[in-house]
Formats: sequence, structure tokens, C-alpha cells
Amino acid sequence: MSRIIFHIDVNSAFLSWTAVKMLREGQPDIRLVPSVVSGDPNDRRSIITAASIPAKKLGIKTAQPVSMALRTYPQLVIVGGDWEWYKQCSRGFIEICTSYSPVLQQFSIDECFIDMTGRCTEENAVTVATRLKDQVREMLGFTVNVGIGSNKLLAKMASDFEKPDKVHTLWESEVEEKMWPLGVRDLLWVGKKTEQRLLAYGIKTIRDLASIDVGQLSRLVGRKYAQQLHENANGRDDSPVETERTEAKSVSAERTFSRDYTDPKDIDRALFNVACIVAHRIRRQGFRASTVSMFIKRTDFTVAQKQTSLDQPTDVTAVILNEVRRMLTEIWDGSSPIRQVGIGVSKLTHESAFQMSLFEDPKMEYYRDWDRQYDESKAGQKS
DNA sequence: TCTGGGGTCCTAGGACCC
DNA sequence: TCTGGGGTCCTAGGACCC
Repeated sequence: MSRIIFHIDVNSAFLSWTAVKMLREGQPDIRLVPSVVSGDPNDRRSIITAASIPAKKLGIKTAQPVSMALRTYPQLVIVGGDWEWYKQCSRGFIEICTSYSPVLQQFSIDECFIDMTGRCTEENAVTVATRLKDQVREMLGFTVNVGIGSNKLLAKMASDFEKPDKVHTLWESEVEEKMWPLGVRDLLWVGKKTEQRLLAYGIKTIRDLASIDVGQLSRLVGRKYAQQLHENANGRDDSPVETERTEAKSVSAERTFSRDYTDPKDIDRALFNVACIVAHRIRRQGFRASTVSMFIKRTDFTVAQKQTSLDQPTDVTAVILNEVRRMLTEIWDGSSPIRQVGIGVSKLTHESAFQMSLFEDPKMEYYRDWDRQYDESKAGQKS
């Protein structure tokens, strides 16, 4: 049976949400002028998190350094983000979408799929989607695009057509007309590297990708990926709208320094801070981790990474930090400047803490106590 | 111009077991 | 003594998404 899927995407989410908040405070609508959301604009390393449509028209893009955008347009309006407010906006948005179909998959803070099969027909899908889009605008004050298709891929591709505040369809019968003329980079899962690789073989459009032999494509990009790309280029995708929220498989944190560090003390302090954050997060979620990984990024952006397996899963900051420090000595000679450090944990379980306690390091109780105090101080900050 | 932060998944090679 | 093939796990690295 043929499905009807909507993909709903908030237009320039963080920027729109900030605009709504500023409007409420009696300030002008930053959506109407070249504006961006970013980190501290005085930090040369800040990048743009979201850009208004007028800013995008000037060539200013998400993930671009703020300093670069300022050179493009010195009068650029720069605002900071507000994570709590964004979460509130996201909840309101998801709530409205859920009222159209409870079969909802949240794809990110500002995007979701809903399965509308049986809840509307191909004939009235656009009318229903328009109602949804208008309802979000009227109730919450920001605009969304709705993409409609017979599967998630087509719906997502459709929501990416003209913006903002638009509804588009991409039925299978429209793939040839609406999707095949697009460049390969426009296809979901085709990033910069894959585009370059494909272009080198003369594969320019999604149509080219759809008609190429899968075996040939496999040699270019690997078997699984080739199969997926080939299916998607032909408009096929049988993945369901997943309503279950899957548990995190890994937790990580990273810090980029305001200038590159060489002093081991600076590096160690950063690793300590990052380890605290990661360990705190897994404790809050009731996880223990069996794998600890870390990486350093050098001045030239090359990355060295290391990972290790633990005998016992842990959520203790000191244990994680200890492994990280050991791994650092294996990948860093202490002389080359470092731009960024990161720590990740994976192989997460909800295993209890008690086993093997007989053989536990006697200091462990002290470490745990330290963590408890850290967690309490964090909890205190929030409320 | 000079590039953040948080995730997921895949591949390839080596170790180890049967 | 030297040879095989398959399966699983681990680690490093690289691609993609928002």
C-alpha cells in the first residue's frame, strides 16, 4: 500500500525562534534583515548557526565563520542563541505535528516526519499540510516548510524545495520531473566528498546517479552506501517513520580553544573539563560506558584519535580522564600545537555499579563522592 | 575567511577462535 | 608442517546528518 509521509522543517529554525522572542520583547523582526545566530562574535573561531533569508541571499551560509560573514556584510545583525527557548519552541512545534498524526519521528530539534497514511488522501494532502503550516505560524509565530511524499526520502527532499512557508509534493510520479534534474549534492546523504567523487566520474545529476550500475557505484563509494544512494536516487525508501525514541549510543563533548595550545597544562585542563561534562551526562542518563575515545585536532585540522575498551563499564570521571590522559601520550608528542580536543564514550549500558566491587580501587569511593558533588552543583545551577 | 558541537553509520585490517 | 575459510570483536578512520 502506498504511504503518505509529511516532513516538517522549521525555516532557519534558531534564527526564526530568536526572532519570535525578540518580537515579543518589542524588538524588530530580524528575519527581514541580514542576520545570523552565532556564538561569541568576538571569538574569531565562532561560526554561524543559522542565517536569515536576506543573509543567505548575500551568500552568508550556516557553518561559515562569523568573521567572514562580517566582511561580506559589515552591518550584519548578530544575535546569540538561547537553548532553553529553542527547546520550548521545538516542543510547541512537535505538539502541533503530533495532533495531525501520532506516528511521528523527530529527526532533529527542528524537523520531524509524520505518517499521514489513512489520515489524508493524495488529493487533499496539500490542503492538510497547508493547514498544519498555517497553524504553526499562527500559534507559534514561526514558519515551516512541509514536504509531502510517498516515503521519508521524498518528503524530506520536497521540504527542501523553495522556502519559506511553503508546501511541496514529491510523489513517485514526480521524481523524474522534480528530482532527477537536481545536482547529486541535493540528494540526501550526498555530501561534499561524495559529490567530488561522483563528479570525477561524470555523475552530475540525480538522474545520472539513478541510471548508473550499482556495481560500478559500489567501487566508487562502498557497497552499502552505493545501494542506498541508488535506491534514493530512484525515489525509493522503505524506512518506516520510527516513533520509538532510541537511546543514545554514544555521548561526546569537545572544545575548540580560542588559540592553539601547546602547553600540556592547558591541554590537560581542557581534557579535565570535557571529561567532567561527558561523565556528568552519562550519569544523568543512568549510563555506564565500556569504551572511551578521545581525539586531538591539530592546527592543520588533521585529527588523531584513540579508543580503548574498559574491563568494567564506568561513569566515574576520574576513570575516564585517566584513560584519556594515557591515550593522549600515545598520539601526542607534546610539541605540536593543538586546536581542539574531544572525548567520547560508547558501548553504553545501564549495568549496576556493584559488581566487582571487591577488587575496586579503594580511591573509587572518593572519586564517586567527587562526582556526586559535581552533579549536585550542576543541578543547583539549573534550577 | 579560516572553519563549532553533537550525533550515526560504514569500512578495512588485524587478532583470535573454531 | 603448512594450509583454508568463516565468524566475531576491536580499533582507526572517514563519510554523512542537523
